Order: sequence, then C-alpha cells, then structure tokens
Amino acid sequence: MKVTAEEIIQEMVKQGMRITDQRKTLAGLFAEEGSALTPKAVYEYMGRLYPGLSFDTVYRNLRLMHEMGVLEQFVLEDGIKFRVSCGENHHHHHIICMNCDKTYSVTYCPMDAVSGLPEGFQVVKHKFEIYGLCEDCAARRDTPS
Amino acid sequence: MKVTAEEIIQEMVKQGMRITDQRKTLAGLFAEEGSALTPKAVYEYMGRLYPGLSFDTVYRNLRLMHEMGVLEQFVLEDGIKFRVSCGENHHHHHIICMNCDKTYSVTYCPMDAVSGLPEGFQVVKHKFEIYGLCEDCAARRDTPS
DNA sequence: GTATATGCAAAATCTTTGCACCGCC
DNA sequence: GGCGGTGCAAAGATTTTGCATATAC
Repeated sequence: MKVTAEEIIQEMVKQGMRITDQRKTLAGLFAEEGSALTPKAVYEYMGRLYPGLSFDTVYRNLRLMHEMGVLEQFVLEDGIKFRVSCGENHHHHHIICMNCDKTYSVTYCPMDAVSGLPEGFQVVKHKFEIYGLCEDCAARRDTPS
Repeated sequence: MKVTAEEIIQEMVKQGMRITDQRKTLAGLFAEEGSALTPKAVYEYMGRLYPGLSFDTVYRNLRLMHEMGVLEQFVLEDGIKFRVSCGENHHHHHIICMNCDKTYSVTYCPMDAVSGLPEGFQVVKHKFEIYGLCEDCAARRDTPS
C-alpha cells in the first residue's frame, strides 16, 4: 500500500529526471513522511543534510515532482504543502490533521451524489477535504501538559 | 436572496466598524459582484475611484471584512480570492468557474455520507468545492473568436 | 474630541529567474 | 562529454507593519 522511495525514484526516472543525491533524499523523506510538508519544512530538513543547500533547488524539485505527479499539492490557508501522491489508483479524497498535517484517505466521493449543478456547467475537478484533529493530537489537546 | 450593500454595511456597523467612503464602495462592489475577487483585482477597481489608494488599506479591509464574516475567503492555487458571504443561513458549498470565478451554491453536504473516518479523528471543518466552466465560459471556449 | 482609518514607506515573506559551475548518465 | 541540476545572487510578487495625518462618530 505504502509508496516506497524506490517507486518514487522509478517514476522520476521514467519521466526523464536525473537522480541526484538530493532527489534520492527527497524521495526517502516523502516515502517515510505521512504528513503534508511545507517547502520551508522540506528546506529545513534537507538543509541539515546538505550544508549550503539553496531554497530555489528545493522549490524547483518540489514543483517538478508535483508536475510529474509524484507529489500532491495542498493549498491551505497557512500555505502550500506537499505529500507523496497516493499509490491507490482509485479516486479518493483526504482527511488532514490541522495540528500535525498527517493525512488519511477517504474513498467516498461526493460528486456521485451531487445534483442541481447550474445549467450548462462543465465540471472539471473538485476538492473534498476534511480537516480536524487526529487521535494523537486530539488527546494531546484535551490534556495539555 | 441576494445580499445588498446596505446589509453588508449594517453588519459592519453592528461589529463596530466605521463606515468610510471606501468601505461603502467595497460593500457595493461585493454586493454586485458574483465572482470571487483577488486582492489585486479589488485594488485595481478601487484605485480607479480613489487615486492615491494604497494596497495596504485594501488588504486591511478585506482581512477585516473576512474576520467579521462579511466576506468569504477562497484559497485557490492561483491565489486568495474573496466574495460576499452567502446570506443563505443553511450550510452549503460552492461551485466555482475556473475561468471567470463566478460562484454558485450547492446545498448537498458530503459530510452526511462520509463513513470510515480514522479512529478517534475529531472533525473540525471540511471543504467541498466543485471547479469547472460556467455555461458562458464553456461556450466561449468551444467557439473561440 | 477621540478613536479609528488611511496613505506612505519600508520590511518581511515567499517564490522565481539568470547564470556559471558541477555532476549524473 | 553533454545536458540537466545546483548554488548563488538578485529580482518579483504578495502581504504585513509602523507611524503621522485625516476623518467618522
């Protein structure tokens, strides 16, 4: 079920990207990480491993990986976040923890049940996201240290 | 059904905002406008009427009006957009034209039908938006000039 | 009259671009 | 060896902040 770093890299190779150390590390990071990450968080993580790393390289790689469909992008009120594209090949939506940005999948798609679209409206895409607190974060919030 | 400029202003007064000429104009603009507007678009519109208008005033007013619930904010891939809050007092979602940003309402709420949330997950809010082309924009795209 | 709103300027973010050098294939 | 990737610097774009002046109440 889980996407591995190798699968991410294979996909990048298939699309003609060169595999640098940095990109291997990025693949590994996103393969392990269950949460959606901001470019800044990725930069900070990578910066620890690659002294002298520049912001623009991180941005470029995130953008490229998104364009190649390896990463998914979430546009949230507190900024843009990335996570690995779900390997699941059926259509699905996401549940996102507002505290730790962990994400889960929902199989249910509301489009099947929608009626009453405006006359002549051509649907191109849709967004359905559920926000809240995951079990861990909810517990932590109920019992503050 | 449609929210009027007066209603917007009354709400702002109720919340303790002073009603300046600019804010009257903003209320009028959003009352008339069926589309979601970027801060930049609002600035350009207002700038024509108020020479010497500054960007920060527009931002401040948009933010204030959003905080007061007079405006709704959409976080889209191509930027933040605002439109007047729907007067409808029942829960609903939006259909948005990707070309002209016109918006419509959908009454259907997918949360009623969702099952299989992760164990212990506390839902706080959700987003359900349908994107596509409205009848006019779809027609224009099919028959380019 | 007083508190709030505005305009101006500047700063803080976030993101992109151009270019020379380096490294994957 | 050649093309694509990276680092550096700089520019853009967007949004925020501080303060003096103007204005609604």
